[in-house]
Amino acid sequence: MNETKTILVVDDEERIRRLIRMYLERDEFIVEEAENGEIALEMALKKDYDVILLDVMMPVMDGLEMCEYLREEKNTPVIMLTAKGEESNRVQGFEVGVDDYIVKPFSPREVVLRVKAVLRRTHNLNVGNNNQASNLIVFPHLTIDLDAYRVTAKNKEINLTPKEYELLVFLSQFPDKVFKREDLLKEVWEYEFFGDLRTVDTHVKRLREKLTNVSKEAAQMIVTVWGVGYKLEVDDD
Amino acid sequence: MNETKTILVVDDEERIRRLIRMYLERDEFIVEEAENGEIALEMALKKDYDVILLDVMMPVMDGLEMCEYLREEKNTPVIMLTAKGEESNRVQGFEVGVDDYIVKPFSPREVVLRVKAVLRRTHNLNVGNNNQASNLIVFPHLTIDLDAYRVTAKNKEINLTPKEYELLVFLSQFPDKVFKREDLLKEVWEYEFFGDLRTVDTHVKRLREKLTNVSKEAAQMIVTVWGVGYKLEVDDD
DNA sequence: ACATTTGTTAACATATCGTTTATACTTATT
DNA sequence: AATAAGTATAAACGATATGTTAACAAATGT
Repeated sequence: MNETKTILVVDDEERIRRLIRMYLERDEFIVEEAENGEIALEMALKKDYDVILLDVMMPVMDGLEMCEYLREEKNTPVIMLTAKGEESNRVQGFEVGVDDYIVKPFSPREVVLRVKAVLRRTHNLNVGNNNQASNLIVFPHLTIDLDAYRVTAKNKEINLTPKEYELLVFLSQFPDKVFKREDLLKEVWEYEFFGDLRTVDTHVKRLREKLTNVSKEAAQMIVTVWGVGYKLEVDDD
Repeated sequence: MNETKTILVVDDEERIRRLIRMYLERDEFIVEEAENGEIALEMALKKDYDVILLDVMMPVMDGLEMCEYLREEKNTPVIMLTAKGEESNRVQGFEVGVDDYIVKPFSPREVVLRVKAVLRRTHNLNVGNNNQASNLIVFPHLTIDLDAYRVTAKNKEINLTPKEYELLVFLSQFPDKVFKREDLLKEVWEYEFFGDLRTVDTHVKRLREKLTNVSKEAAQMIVTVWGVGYKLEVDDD
């Protein structure tokens, strides 16, 4: 049921490839790399990847071109990495058969989520039945619907801002694990962002506030570990 | 499987280099030293180190500059040593391709942990999935969950302060080994700290107290070795 | 132009830390 | 058995470190 998926990451910057690989592998994806479209195309034709993460801007063969060639042979899902301001590529991208977009600089978490989302979509299609593999994270006092971007407690919806939501989802993915503020900034925020550590506090505070309004129990899941950071704790009562 | 790794330590202060070397060598790393960026660059181009520990502030060629030159040729992982308040360097550091940061004054333990973390990310990645070996230290009467920063005895959680926790974890990593108070101050506290030896006693006392409240057996693991120091003893009953 | 979200900052509250004090206990030595 | 040195416990203290909160400024999206 839970096979490991193989992702091909194509970007000319090795730093970016390593960054993406790091986060994908933590979620037990197998990652292969290519540094330009030409090499990537060769690899993608030889082997069936589950998803291809593809930078638009590359020296030898850019993402659009590569995707175009690829589509002549295969329907491997493609997620395009594009920099801000390159929005124009979006239109061309969809014409060429791109499945989703991620805008640089992205947050590492976002990549993983998008990859999973694309996998869900494609897999579900192939299987044919709309068996709605439930993309829910369910805790005793809190439910997160990843598809609907909806957080509920006591059957009431909790309106969170994007950052609040991402922070909560991230913590939820690793229950009980404590994250230092630095780590949270690295994971949830964009990879170029080096902001004040207190920023995390503020978002935690706002998140707790909104949760408290609906369910104190839910809010109490977010625990401060003094001198270290925060974690999402699941009660076993 | 467990090849020895070679680390290059670059800092203009010999004291710091020696300190870091000492702790790395205890974990069976091979350590080489350089006292400025120029020399380090030469060495790093000639030989493939597994990790480079690099001070930002140095006279001849600073860390950022060195890293920039290095990156033109190689992708050796770099951990940057920065003093407090030099946060601005972080941004530049990232652009230059730094893998991680350690803020001075660090505790020796931290350096070793970071080096291992970076090695895991880079080398081990090729091996495939890091199957999240659960980070537990388990003794007959005591369990430490390193991820959750949680200490339990008799299924009850024991709330420790950061120093108490670090002290316990440190002792736990070397069961039955006796540490002098001096050693404990050097290891668990920051390297700049030269405090009263009695401070250790106080922390041991507080730790024992909290452990006793939950489990006398757990508390009895921390044994005083008369005239020497403390150790964590594991019963084989 | 407006409302919302986000990041920073500073004031405030709280927890922890290192030290000191004092007294009682333990161990080693004679 | 007496003594000295090392240790345990407890309490108290100010100094630091850390966390929370609120208010503001900047960025963002509509």
